Amino acid sequence: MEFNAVYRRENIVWNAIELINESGVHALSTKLIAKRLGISEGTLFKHFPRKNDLLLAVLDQFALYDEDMFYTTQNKMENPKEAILFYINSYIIYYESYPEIVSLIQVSDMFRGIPELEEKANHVFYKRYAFMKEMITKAQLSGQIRQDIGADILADIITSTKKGICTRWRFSKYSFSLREKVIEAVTMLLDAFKG
Amino acid sequence: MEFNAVYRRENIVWNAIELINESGVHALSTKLIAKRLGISEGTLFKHFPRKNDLLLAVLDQFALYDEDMFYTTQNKMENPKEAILFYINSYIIYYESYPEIVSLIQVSDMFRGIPELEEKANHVFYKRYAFMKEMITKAQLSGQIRQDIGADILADIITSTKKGICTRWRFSKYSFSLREKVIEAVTMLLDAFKG
Amino acid sequence: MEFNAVYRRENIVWNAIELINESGVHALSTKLIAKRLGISEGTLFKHFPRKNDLLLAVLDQFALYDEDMFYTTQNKMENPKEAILFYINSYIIYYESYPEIVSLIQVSDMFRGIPELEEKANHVFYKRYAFMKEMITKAQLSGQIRQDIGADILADIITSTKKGICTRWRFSKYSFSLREKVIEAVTMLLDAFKG
Amino acid sequence: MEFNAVYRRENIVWNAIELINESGVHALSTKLIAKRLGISEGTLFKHFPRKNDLLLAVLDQFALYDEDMFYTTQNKMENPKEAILFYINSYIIYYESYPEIVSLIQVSDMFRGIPELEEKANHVFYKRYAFMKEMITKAQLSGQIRQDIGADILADIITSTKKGICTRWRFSKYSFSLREKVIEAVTMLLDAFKG
DNA sequence: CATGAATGAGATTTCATTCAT
DNA sequence: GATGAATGAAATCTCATTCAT
Repeated sequence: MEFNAVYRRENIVWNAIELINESGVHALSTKLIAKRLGISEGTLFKHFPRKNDLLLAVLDQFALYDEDMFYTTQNKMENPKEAILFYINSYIIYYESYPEIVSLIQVSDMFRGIPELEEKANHVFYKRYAFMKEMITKAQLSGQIRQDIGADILADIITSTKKGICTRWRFSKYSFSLREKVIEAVTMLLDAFKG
Repeated sequence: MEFNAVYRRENIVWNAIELINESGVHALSTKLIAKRLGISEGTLFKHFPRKNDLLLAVLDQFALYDEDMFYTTQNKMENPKEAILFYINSYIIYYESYPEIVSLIQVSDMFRGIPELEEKANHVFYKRYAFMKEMITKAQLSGQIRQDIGADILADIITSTKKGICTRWRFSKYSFSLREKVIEAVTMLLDAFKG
Repeated sequence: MEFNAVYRRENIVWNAIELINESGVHALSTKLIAKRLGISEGTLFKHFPRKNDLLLAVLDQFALYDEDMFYTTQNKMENPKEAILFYINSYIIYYESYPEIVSLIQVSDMFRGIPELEEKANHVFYKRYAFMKEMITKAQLSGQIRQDIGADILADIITSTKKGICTRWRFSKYSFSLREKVIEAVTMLLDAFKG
Repeated sequence: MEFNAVYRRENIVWNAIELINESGVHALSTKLIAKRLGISEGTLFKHFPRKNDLLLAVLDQFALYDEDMFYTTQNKMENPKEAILFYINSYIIYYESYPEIVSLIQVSDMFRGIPELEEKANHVFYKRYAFMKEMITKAQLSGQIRQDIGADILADIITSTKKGICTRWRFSKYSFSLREKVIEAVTMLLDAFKG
C-alpha cells in the first residue's frame, strides 16, 4: 500500500524527532527508534537504507514548510514589515503545534561533521537568513525600516532573537506563550528601527 | 612534575576543543584525541577517568573567564550601558584569540541528554543570561534604556544576537571582523532602545 | 525461528559453563565465548545484552531442577530419611550427566562482589540449605533422626559433605564414582545420627 | 629499613585480603589496593613485581600457620581424637581473630585457571586433607574411631563441615559463635563414629 | 513487506605492568 | 625506596548495517 508506506515513513520521522527532543541526537540509535516504533531494526532499514537517510528526512520535516512560507510571504511583500511579522508568525504556528520540532533549531551544530547532513542543514539556514535579509532590504527600500543600518545585521538580530526565544521556551518547558514573546520582541525591533 | 601534569591536561582539553571545532562532537572519540596528541588511550584516561570528565573540562574552559568578566564588569556598573559593551567586548576578545571556542557556543544542545554535561552547560548559559538581564535592568533604572520594555526580552535579543553573529562568523570561516559586527549590532540595539 | 533462538541461548550457556569448568570464571570473557561458539561478540550480546545476563542464565542452569527436586522430594516425605537420600541422589544424577556443572558449586564465592549475581547465588544456596534442614527436622519428628542434635548443624554437615565430595571428585578428574562416595557418606551420617 | 619493608609487605597483603573479603577477588585490582594503602601503583609493584606475587603472598598468609599446626598437633597424637579437636580449634582461633581470612576458604575455586595460584591453593588443601585423613587413620588404629568406615570419607565430612560452617558464619555476618558451632559439629561427628 | 539473526567496526573503560626521575 | 606518567592489551558493550527467510 503506497499510503501505508508513506504513513509509516512519516511515523518513523516523527518518532525520531521526538527522541531527539527527549534525549538529544546522541541518543538517537536505530535500535531505539525501532523499539519505540515497535518494529524491528530490519524494517527500519527497509524504509531508510541508511541512518543518514532518516536524518535527512528529519531535516526535510524541519524545513517542510519553508518553501510554502517563502511563497506565501512573498505575496504580502507590498507591506514588507507586515510580511516579516507574517513570516515569523508562520514558524510560531508550526512550533506551537509541534513543539518537538524546536529541538532541531540548532540542527547545524548537531550535524556538524557529518557531511551530507551538515551541508543540508546549512543550506536550510542560509536560505532562511537570506530570505529575512531580502525582506529587510525591501522594507528599507520602501522606507519602513531605516536605511542606515546593515540588512545583514538586522537579519542576524531578528533570526537570532527568534531562535533564542524558541530555545528558552523549550528550556522553560514551554512555560510561557511563545507567540507573545516572539511577536513582542520582533515588533519592538521593527519599531525601534523603523524608517 | 606537577607543572607537566597541568600542562598535559590543558593540552588535552584544547585538542578536544579543536577536534570539536573541526569535526563536531560526534567525532570526538577518545581514540582520536589520543592519536592526535600522540599518546595512548590509557594515558588519556589517567588524566580524565571518564570521557565526560574531559567534556566537563571542555565546558570549564569554555566558561573559564565568566566569573572574572562578571566581576570586572560589575565595577563598571555606574554606567550600565558601557558595562554591557565592555562585557560583550570581553567575550569577543576571547573568541578572536581562540576562535575554536566559538564552536562550543551551542554547547547546551551538543550535550543534551548527557545529564551532568547538560546541567553544567545550562548553568553556564543561565548565569550569562541572568547577568545580562541584571545589567539591562540597571540601565533601565538609571534611565539609559527605556523602561517600557521587558528586560528579559532585551536580554534575549542581545545574547541571541551575539551568539548568532558568532555562529555566522564561524560558518563564514572568520571572513569578517567579529568585533565590528557584534559591537555594531549591540550599539545599534542600545541606541534603538535608549531611555 | 523461535526454536533456533532458544537453542542458541542454551548453547551459549553451556559453552560458558564449559569454559568456567575448564579455566575458571576469570577466564570467561565474551570474546572467548564468542570465539568458541564461532559467532561474533555482537551476536552474543544480541542474546545476552549484558555479560551478567549470561551469568544469570548460567545460574539458572545450575539451579534448573531445584524446584522440581524440592517438589518430587516432598512427595516422598512420609519417609524423611529416604527423602533425603532421594534428594541427594537427584543432584548426583544431574552432576554425573553434566559434570561441568559441578564447577559451579562454589558459585556464591565466584560471584561475590557482583551484586545481582551474588544475591541470586546466595538465594539458591539458602533455599537448598533450608530444604535440607526442613527434611532433617521432619526426620527428627518422625523419630528417624536423633532429636538432641541441631537440625541446622546436621544440615551443614550433609550439604557441606555433598559439596566437598563433589569438589574432590572434580579435582580428581572424576576418578571415582561420585554416587558411591556421596551415598556412602550420607548413609553413614544418617545411620550415625539415627533416632 | 628491612623492618619497614617487611611491615609494608604484610600491610599490603592484609589490605588485599580485606579487599577480597569486602568485594570478592574480581574486585582486587592493583589500582584499588594502592589507593586503599595510600601508595602509588608503582610502589606496589616495587614490593610485588607481579600481581600474582601478591596473590601468592595472600595464599601464604592464608596457610601461614599450617606447618605449625601440623607440628604441634602431631605432638598430641597419642590421643588422636583430641588431636583432631585441637587441630580444628587452632583454625577457629585464627579465623575468629582474623575473620577476613575466612573469605579465602574457597581459594582453590577463586584462583582456578591461574596456574601458579591454582597449584599452590590445591597444594594447601591437599595437605590439610591429607593431614586430617592421617589423624583419622590413627584414631581408627587406636580404636577411637570405628574402623569400618573410610578415613577418606570421614576426612571429607569433617573438613567439608568445617568449611561449610565457616562459610555460613561469614554469610551470616558472624552472627553466631564459630567456635561453638564447629566444635559441636565435630564433637558430634567424632562421637557418632567412635570406635 | 517484515523480521530476527548475525556481524565487524568502534566506543569507552580497566588492567597489570614499566620506567625515568 | 617511592612516585607519577605512560602504555598496550583486553574487556564489556553499542552501533549501523546486511541478509536469508
